[in-house]
Amino acid sequence: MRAEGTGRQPITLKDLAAELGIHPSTVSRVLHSTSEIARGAASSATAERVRKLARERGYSPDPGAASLRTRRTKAFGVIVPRLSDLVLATMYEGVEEAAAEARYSTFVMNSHDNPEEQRRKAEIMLARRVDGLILGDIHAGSDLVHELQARSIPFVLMSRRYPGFPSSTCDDVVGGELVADHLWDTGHRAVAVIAGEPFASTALDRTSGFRDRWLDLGGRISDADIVWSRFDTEGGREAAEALLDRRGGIPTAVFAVNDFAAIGAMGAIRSRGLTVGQDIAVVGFNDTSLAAQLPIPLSSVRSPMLEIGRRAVELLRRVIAGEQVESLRLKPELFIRESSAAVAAAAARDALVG
Amino acid sequence: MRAEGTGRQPITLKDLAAELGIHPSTVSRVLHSTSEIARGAASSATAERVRKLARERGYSPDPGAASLRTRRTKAFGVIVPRLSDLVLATMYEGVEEAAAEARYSTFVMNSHDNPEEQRRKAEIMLARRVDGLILGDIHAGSDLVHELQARSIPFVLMSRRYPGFPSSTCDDVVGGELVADHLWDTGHRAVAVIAGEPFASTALDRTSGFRDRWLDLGGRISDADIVWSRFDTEGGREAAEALLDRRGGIPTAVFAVNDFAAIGAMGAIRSRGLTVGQDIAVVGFNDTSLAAQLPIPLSSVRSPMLEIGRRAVELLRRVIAGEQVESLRLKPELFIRESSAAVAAAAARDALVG
DNA sequence: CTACGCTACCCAAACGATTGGGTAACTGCG
DNA sequence: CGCAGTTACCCAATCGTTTGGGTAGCGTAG
Repeated sequence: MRAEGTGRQPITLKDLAAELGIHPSTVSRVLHSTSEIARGAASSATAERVRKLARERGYSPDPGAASLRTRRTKAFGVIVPRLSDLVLATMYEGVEEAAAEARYSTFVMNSHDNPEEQRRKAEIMLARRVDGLILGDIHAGSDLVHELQARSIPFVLMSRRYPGFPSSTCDDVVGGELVADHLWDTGHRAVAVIAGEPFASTALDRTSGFRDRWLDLGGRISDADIVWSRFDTEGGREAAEALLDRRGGIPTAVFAVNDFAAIGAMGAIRSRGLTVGQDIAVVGFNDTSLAAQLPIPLSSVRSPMLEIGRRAVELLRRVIAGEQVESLRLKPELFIRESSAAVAAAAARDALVG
Repeated sequence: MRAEGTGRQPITLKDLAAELGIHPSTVSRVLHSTSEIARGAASSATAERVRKLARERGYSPDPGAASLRTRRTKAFGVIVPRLSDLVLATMYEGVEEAAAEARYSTFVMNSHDNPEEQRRKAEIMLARRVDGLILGDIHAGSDLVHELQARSIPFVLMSRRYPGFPSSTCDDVVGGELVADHLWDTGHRAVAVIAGEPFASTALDRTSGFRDRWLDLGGRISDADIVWSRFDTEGGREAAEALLDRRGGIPTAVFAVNDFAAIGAMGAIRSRGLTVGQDIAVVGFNDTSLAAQLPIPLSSVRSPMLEIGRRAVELLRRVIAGEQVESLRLKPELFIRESSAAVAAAAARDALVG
């Protein structure tokens, strides 16, 4: 007589079958049927007995065994630059929710926006035999997407887009346009952009959306008014310092393509003895929960981060199902707050426009 | 003749064995041996041939098949309140790094600090047959830990501790003490604490560390000076408003047990027309990357978040190996910045101490 | 009465890796 | 030369599920 031991191993199909005096295959059919496969697999009386016992014993199928047979793991791999970036973390929450609803699990890894690490992490995911990948860190011009396509690995992009591949993103061009309209309407004529990383479509689209609309409105903006930077607070601070130090006059408004960069910029502005919202307007992007709560509330373009994550899962599921899918660009919305609510100071406007 | 198709399936052990004209078991032994098991399994010439071919063909073992046999998945489950909390996201980065180094994968899920969801997510992880759990969201008095223990499931706690169970945390009591010493030394006598959620050991320990040290120093602090709140910016704002609205004088210094709550508090203070660092000192906790970059740089206690995550993995690995492990409490460090650098205004001090 | 079609099952072969237990062939020693 | 020991393998069972292919028993239409 073997001791039961403390480390009880999980119930198997065979255990259930033995206890019910029927064959494991019957149990299997009953259990995963959506009542279409079950029809014909067992009498409804048997089916009920099976389901009852499974519930009682807390049966849950071994995913390893199942995927060995079915060649599907019911798992996705998600790669993001870093989860400590609130934006990606929030998108991942959407991914997790939607994946769980569809009974998928997710592995997440950070690539730190490093192409080599991206590739390495993707390989780890594939070695885990994930059914598909969600890439939240794709770089403009990266060849990873082509490689994955060549290996016919199902994947979708999230947050950043790449022409020709399915993605779930914010309509960043529109986001940039919203900011241009707002700053123009409040009387600013000398503006600058803290543009983010030039390898990210988010940064590129927000910047070009802003720039193109600004020119359409009749504004002037030169290359020197656009400063590329990291997406974090420190990157924003450095970029703002560069803008404030330059010869030829400082801008009356700054559009930072990311809230954290905007916060860094606000710090730099204050260090110069200037007041955000009075002397210089600042607008951010993503409308993270922080923006509205800052000492000087930050105007920001709200992107539907959670929804972007959820949609990425939906897209990926359709790609896996073999469908041809279209990329999504979800509409952003501008929230105007104290950091940019005031009409541009006349003095600054006159000095810089004339 | 069957078309090869585009969706090539992965190479198996059997493929390699067939190509080399040897038995799959030999290939297996060669491949995972740490050269101790390999010794006796194959001649070094054969071993070399095997390794070479495996490399060429890009062989990677099917984890499902392996875990079916070995009863180990080489995967951990990680549960956090929310990854959009920078603190937990950073700890998770540490977890991911350390897990990857040990060839483990990780599933992460958000529990939103909801006990029911906690349990549900844990069950999902266990249904995935993870080798162990890292819980970053445990509540004081939760019975989940006891249940898991009763089911002899390997797990460790992270970020928050629970007496009697292994955990990897910051020494939050010491963190609170550091802040008490600092505020006392800078002349503050009327202080308040934005204490966070009362179910989190982090909040409890930081608060009691502060409070006890404050009393030891000869200070006075009553229950009304301690306001429980959510950990986010909005929670901090609300708590600060409550403190500023109360009758009987406002504090000259506020300790928020979390940087985000501190930022919210800074907002509330500014809304009242007061200046952080001049009229009221504010100190946060965790020293997130934001703190130093804020318009008014925030004093904060730095907790080694990445290291806490890494150590959690180490602990869990040892628990899985059957070792008896001790909880870790990593030392925090206080960084003093503009938000609390000034000596308390004499007027405020005199008015409130007398 | 026979053939056919259901119903409600059972059977067994996978899936890919691991591992305890062989066993031929060779070496070395007395 | 006989025997033990070693080397370098092979064999086969096993993990838990899934799934294509039976089949016994029964009802019923022709």
